[in-house]
Amino acid sequence: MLNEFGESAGAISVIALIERLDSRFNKTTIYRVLDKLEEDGVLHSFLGKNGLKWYAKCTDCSAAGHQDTHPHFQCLNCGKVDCIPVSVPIPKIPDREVAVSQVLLQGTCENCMA
Amino acid sequence: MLNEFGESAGAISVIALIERLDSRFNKTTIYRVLDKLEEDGVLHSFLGKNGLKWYAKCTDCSAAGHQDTHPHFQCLNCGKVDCIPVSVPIPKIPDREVAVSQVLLQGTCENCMA
DNA sequence: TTGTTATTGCAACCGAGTTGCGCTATATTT
DNA sequence: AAATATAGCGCAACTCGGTTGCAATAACAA
Repeated sequence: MLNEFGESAGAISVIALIERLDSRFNKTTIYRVLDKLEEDGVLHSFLGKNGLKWYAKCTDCSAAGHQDTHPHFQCLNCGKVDCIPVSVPIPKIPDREVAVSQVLLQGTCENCMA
Repeated sequence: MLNEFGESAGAISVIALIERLDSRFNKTTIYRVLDKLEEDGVLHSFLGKNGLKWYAKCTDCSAAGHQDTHPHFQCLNCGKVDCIPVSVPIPKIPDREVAVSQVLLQGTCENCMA
């Protein structure tokens, strides 16, 4: 199943994954394997447009914890989602302790700009 | 319906709104009114934990467009969501044109830290 | 072989959000 | 005032991403 993710920084929505593997694996199995791969620090998940779940490969994570705090970019034209390897500085918020920060950027990707 | 939002920077999930108004309005009506209020620049919407939809009052928006690019903070303990009036600088992303940026912070709120 | 545990598939379910349609108010016309 | 159009609302049924329970099978150990 990991083959499907290739080597790029591209992400795959669970839906696309289910479509692609439907002949080989059951929907339930796919959800369960993805859960486990995330627990083990192999993949990280996040929510894209419309709250749909996406997965992408981790670079420096382990079962001990996830480090992937990079933003994700979703093209509003073609729908593609990529991990963006930059860091977004989150300002200190008074009276609150921030544990997780999710940044979803939406716009036009390279292919769709031409 | 707008009364439910009070004067604070607090947000309300559609679900909570439906529960609260169930005796007075139908679910479908609530979704439709919220849509319209967002179009008119009165409320802005965003996705919280688990991809659920939340609404909060706008401060400087109009039907011409939304300006609310502030982050939203959701407490992982009590579930409360607030608009945070700070600006999160989004770095330029090469080869991509960012139109919308959504920042969701999760952690512990003031009340739940004590 | 037998007993035990982990994977998988299937079907049914859940719940947030949407859609179609009919009813009833509120205008708008004549 | 009566007739017509238009907008708002409720209801029920639906869609669809995701979950759950359980049975069947595969893999493993005694």
